[in-house]
Amino acid sequence: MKNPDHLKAIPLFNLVKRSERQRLAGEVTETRYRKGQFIFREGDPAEFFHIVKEGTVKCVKTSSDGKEVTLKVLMPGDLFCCEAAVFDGSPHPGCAQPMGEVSVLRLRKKAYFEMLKRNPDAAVEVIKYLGTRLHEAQEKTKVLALEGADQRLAGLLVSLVERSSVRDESGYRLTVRLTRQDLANMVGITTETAIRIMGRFKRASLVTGTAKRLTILDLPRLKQLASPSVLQTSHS
Amino acid sequence: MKNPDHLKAIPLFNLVKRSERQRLAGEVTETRYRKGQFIFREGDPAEFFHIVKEGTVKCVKTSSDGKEVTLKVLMPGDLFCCEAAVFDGSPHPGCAQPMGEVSVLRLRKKAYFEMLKRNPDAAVEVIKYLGTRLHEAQEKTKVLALEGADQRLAGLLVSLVERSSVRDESGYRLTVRLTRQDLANMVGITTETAIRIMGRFKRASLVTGTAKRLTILDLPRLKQLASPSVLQTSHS
DNA sequence: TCTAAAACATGACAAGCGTCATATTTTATT
DNA sequence: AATAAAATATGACGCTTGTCATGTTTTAGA
Repeated sequence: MKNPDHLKAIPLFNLVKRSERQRLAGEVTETRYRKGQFIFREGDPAEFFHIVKEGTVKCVKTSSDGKEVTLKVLMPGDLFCCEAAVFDGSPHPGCAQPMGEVSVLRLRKKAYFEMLKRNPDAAVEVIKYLGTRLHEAQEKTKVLALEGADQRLAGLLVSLVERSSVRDESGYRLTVRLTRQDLANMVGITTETAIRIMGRFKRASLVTGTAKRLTILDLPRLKQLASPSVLQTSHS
Repeated sequence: MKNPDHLKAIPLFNLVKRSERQRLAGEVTETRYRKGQFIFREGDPAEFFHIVKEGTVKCVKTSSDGKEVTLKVLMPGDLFCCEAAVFDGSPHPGCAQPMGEVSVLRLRKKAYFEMLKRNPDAAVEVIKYLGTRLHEAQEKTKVLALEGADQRLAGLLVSLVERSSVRDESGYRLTVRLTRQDLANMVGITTETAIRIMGRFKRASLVTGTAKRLTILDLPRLKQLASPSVLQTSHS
């Protein structure tokens, strides 16, 4: 963590002057986590601001009876806990877990806000980032409030292709390992329902494989399922 | 709009210097709306940044088949369309409607971001505001994904008491006019379901009245319904 | 390679909530 | 005060999804 240019890898820090990065370098700690660990738990004090450096992190909320929702899956460059970081003294409203090997940067809230005050461009960037996140959260609200299970799952698969997949012979292979349970938690359905729907999707040749190697075969058709609104003019 | 101190009424603008408010005063337009009108519609170009000055505004998303979700009810001082304001050229992802008489301030996006770059304190304040909004949106996700209709409605009533009610003889009277349909749209259930549940709540003396004068009689019990998690240690 | 654990799969059944239909009451407007 | 429109109310019915139970397959770790 000596060389401040390490931070350049993180988009946010491209916007601050080199001298500022120098200063921040001393404040930033990097920590590695592996599956099964917690980056922080619900209720922990929210002292730090976090950034994903490598790997994938999920933000999870758990209800009293053990049910879970995954609020968001975060990838390198993503900030997390922005929401908690703003409450003075309040604890984390959810927990953060690595999905595999991850590396996370951590910066004390105070240092973070001070840096932003000295770097208005970075502050505006953070505003835009939060705006995007808020927009995503609102889309999710719409989906949960108005759409059925099939539609939600189809929509999720489409967005996963867009966010983290590679083309291969047959379609788009997801580069994140996601079990049916993971998928279920992301869209507010049960694991059994996710399994059943994925079964149907598989039989309809829309997808193939399981967590280890989940591939989307027919993206257009999934898109159609996700937004049944749009009356496709089929010429047949 | 000549006197820049008009803007002082808006918390955000307290953080900028008087000279800055002077400059902004020229950029800000105030518009009044009444029920039935639209402040903007889904799909309109998002050129402006909005702030509620007086009254109540709701942000709504509509699905292709006419169903609606209310994302958020905004009160004086609240910013809206922060989420849309960040996308260059993209249209509004939802619409904004007045709930009664409202007055709205409007500021061109460019002017807004420039102001923030010159006023880092205001920028940090906006970051905190967005953080809070994001947090709320995530809570909503949790509610929609994990809770049943009764629980959602109870939770909504509790938060409405906290946000906009006055004490009266029997309980907390809401100061916003909300029909059962409004309530339903806020928590992703149908109007009929909302009516039925409100009926039960009324019979159980938890609430009374309708939109015109909706009063919460038994807040503690509603809170309990909203988070059944917490095992109340009842000493009987 | 073996073994335990996790993930995937499928069925039966019930609950919850949406849908549609119809009726009454309240509110707003002339 | 009269009338139309909106809001509240209630019932019958069925679909979607959750729940629970049980079994098979895959994955990970010793």
